[in-house]
Amino acid sequence: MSIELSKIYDPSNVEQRWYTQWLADKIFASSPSEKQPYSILMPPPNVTGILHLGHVLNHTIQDLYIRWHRMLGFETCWFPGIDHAGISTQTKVEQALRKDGITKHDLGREKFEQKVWEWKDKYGTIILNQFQKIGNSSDWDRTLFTLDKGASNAVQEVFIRLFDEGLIYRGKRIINWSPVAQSALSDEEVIPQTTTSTFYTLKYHFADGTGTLLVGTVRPETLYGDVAVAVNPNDERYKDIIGKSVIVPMVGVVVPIIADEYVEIDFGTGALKITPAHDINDYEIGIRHNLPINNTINADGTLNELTGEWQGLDRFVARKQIVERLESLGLIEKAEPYEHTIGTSERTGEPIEPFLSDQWFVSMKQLAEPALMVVQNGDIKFYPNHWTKTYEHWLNNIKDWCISRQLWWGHRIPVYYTDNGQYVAANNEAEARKKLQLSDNAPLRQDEDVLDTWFSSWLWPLTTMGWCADGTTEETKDLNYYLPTDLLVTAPEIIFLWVARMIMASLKFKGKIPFKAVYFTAIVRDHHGRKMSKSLGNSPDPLKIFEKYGADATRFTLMYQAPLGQDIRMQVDLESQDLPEIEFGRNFANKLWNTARFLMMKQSELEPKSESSSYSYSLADKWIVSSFHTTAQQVRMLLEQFRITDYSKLLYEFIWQDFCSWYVEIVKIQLNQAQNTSEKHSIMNIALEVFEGSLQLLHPVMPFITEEIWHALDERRTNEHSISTSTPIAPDTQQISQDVEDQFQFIQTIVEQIRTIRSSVGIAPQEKVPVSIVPASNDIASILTNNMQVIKNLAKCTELQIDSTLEKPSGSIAVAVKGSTVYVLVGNSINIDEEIKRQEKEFQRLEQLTNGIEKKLSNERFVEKAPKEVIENERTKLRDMRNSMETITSTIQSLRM
RNA sequence: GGGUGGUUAGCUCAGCUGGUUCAGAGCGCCUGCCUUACAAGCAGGAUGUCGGGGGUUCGAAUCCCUCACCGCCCA
Repeated sequence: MSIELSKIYDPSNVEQRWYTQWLADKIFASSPSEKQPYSILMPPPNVTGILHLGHVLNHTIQDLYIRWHRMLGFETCWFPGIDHAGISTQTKVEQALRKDGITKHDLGREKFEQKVWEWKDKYGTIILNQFQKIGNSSDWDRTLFTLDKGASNAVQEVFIRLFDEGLIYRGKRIINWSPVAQSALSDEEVIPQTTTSTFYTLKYHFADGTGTLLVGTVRPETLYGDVAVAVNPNDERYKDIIGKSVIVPMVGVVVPIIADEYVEIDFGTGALKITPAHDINDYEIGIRHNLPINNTINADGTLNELTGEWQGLDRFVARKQIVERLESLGLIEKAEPYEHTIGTSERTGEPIEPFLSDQWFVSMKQLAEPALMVVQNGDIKFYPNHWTKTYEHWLNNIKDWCISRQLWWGHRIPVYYTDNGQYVAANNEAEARKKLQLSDNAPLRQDEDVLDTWFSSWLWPLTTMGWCADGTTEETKDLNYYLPTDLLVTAPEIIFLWVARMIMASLKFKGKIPFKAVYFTAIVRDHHGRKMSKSLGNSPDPLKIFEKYGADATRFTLMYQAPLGQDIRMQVDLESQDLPEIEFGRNFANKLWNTARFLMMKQSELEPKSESSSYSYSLADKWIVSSFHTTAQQVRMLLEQFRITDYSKLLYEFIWQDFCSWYVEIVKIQLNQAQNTSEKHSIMNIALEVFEGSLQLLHPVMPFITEEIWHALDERRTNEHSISTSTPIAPDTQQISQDVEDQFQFIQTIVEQIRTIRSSVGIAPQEKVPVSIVPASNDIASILTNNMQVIKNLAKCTELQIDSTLEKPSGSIAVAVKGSTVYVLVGNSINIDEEIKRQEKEFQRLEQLTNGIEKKLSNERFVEKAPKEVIENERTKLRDMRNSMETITSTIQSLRM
């Protein structure tokens, strides 16, 4: 590797090159071995999906843990895959066909399905390629698609088993209907949205002509479905009219007035029109009162033949026209704006229609109980833990899961019907006939519907490891080895849709938990706190961000900003679709790059080592080693606790501050001071070892640049070696010394204080000045003497005198550091007034602090109750501060002279 | 309505089990520097009723209560 490297780190070539190399070296591949396993299931993205920042965040966390454990020597496997995303995909393909003027019905089911597969083959792998740009170290050979044969066999097997056990049943229910997709949706796929509608108060005349009852509604278009008007039995106003009849306005039909406790007395007029076919609550009231169910809306959201002249009109168009008609008939008492929440489709966005139809359901109670237990007893841990409550609440109030979808894209429901209405779940017609005890050629019809996509993803822990891939084999090497997986990283919004159901399925069919820990990620928001979305145009393309700043920089910045359980806000430049904050990570990458350049340059300047001599570590050497081992120790602890932000911060601080700003500068000094080549080698070895050790700690979050530098620093490691498979230096407590860290910190403070004085009096950076120090003790005198060169060079001193008998030199500014006094000779070109002001300000600051401490120490109860160390500490602080104040006083005096 | 997270510098956020000169970092801002890797850098600097109120404690940004506001989940 040439040392004439660019001053600026260019990630584009590096990232692509290493990713290709890693794939070639099969570094990500995993199979059961002697080693301890560590595995993560990748939440399968939609086959229709494209990469967004949420993925980058989520995948970086997963990759971080995967890479870290790989380095620690685990048999590490990250299971990737894609989800067929029934509704989204079908909708997309239908939209594409529509452009050519074709509907799916023109093609027929088989040809349409073929089209979707073609579409999948063309676009379905885009997102996986995009994932590779992040640096994902998943075992791509294992990529599973939820409609693959093996996964489909498992889905079918599960359906049949649950059916046979009676846990899957068919029923006529009011379900969430998407008129756009023309399919049922589960409760979890319906997103409540706040909308402002109009609340109409309509006039229902009594059938006996004795007056008018006012009834409120936001859906006048459902009038044709009215079968009753309900009031609360406790409502004094309406006591007498219960049992009477009213005429549905405009429609003219006569319906009874019934009493039901469901009706809220204070809401609207306290009278509720009942349309059992179009509202879940009305449906239940209808059942209670034995009312008929009149469905007036078609599957596509238009009104049906029961509505007469409105037939064929879209529900919202019809509403408008019906309101006009009612108005002209004088049947509207009043119309006022009304804010409420309506359900909308998660996938297609339009308002959901409560719709009465035959659907398939999973009975959830039995499945929920064990799933609740494993979280409550801590077998599965949630991070952050508070999601446990949400999880418990859902499971405790679980409702049956509607799993049938009126789509063509998905796993077809394996249920066969006879002409006379018998049905059974089976793998094929032959099996169905056998189960139903029918003759070999009895005609059967398979259910037209497909299963909810989540009905395949809830089996993800099993299907990724080959469970029932052939329809029968329940034991596989992978299942025995990897299950339960170690970590799941996912968005909290799918805690019910996916996480909870995976736990149920895994317990039900394998008797094991699917994962030991679940990390719920943050949401990436824009500067205004809005979720990033395509429609808002505030969601920059991560690939463009990678191109501009590098994937490493993006990963690092996100991790640095993503505390556990908190959302991330990112400044989005809408104009350029840019995330300027990623500069933070880019600058850090550049810092690493230049540090490497420097070390390589110094290394290459060294002559080969000839003589051997023993090098004794300087304070700075001991300090950086101690500090490194402290850091390494912290890294392990922080990652175990999922404190990823703290992990990133720690490394940023250690590398930039400790290593680059302090230690590298000292290395320069030490190299100049070295007696011989051997010593120089020793000095460089310490620096290189600490730097390489830091790269290892950093590799999980910044895989590319650390790999690049790792190789650049040491040519012995050729392509068959990767930092990914190197073992991180183990933290060694023997190397950690608080004493060393304290001593070095003292030296740092001395340097900083001299710099501050220099700067405050306007001494030019390159100008050197004489400095003298009166040490607080003999021990301190020797520490200072040993580090004389460090102080002289870093604080730019012409000479540095350490003398306990020294008087304040004239023309000097003094500062006290832990009892020692530092004098900086500043000459007479300084602005005395300003310096006095500065000193006075510092004096005041200390005065306030000392007042506080004195108050504390004179408080008997404090001295009585506080721990000894705390009291001792306060006393030391007070002594140091008083010392500083005295120094300031005398400095001010001498300045005034 | 129930649950849950938040409110710290102009902006984005750290501050873990109360006690280190604890009020911090990065960005932005001000001053000075092309100092033997890095101007995507170096050195120095300014900026805060830690959302309001009350309480516990020798001691509260940190624990408890309460109010306000912002957000998310569920009904």
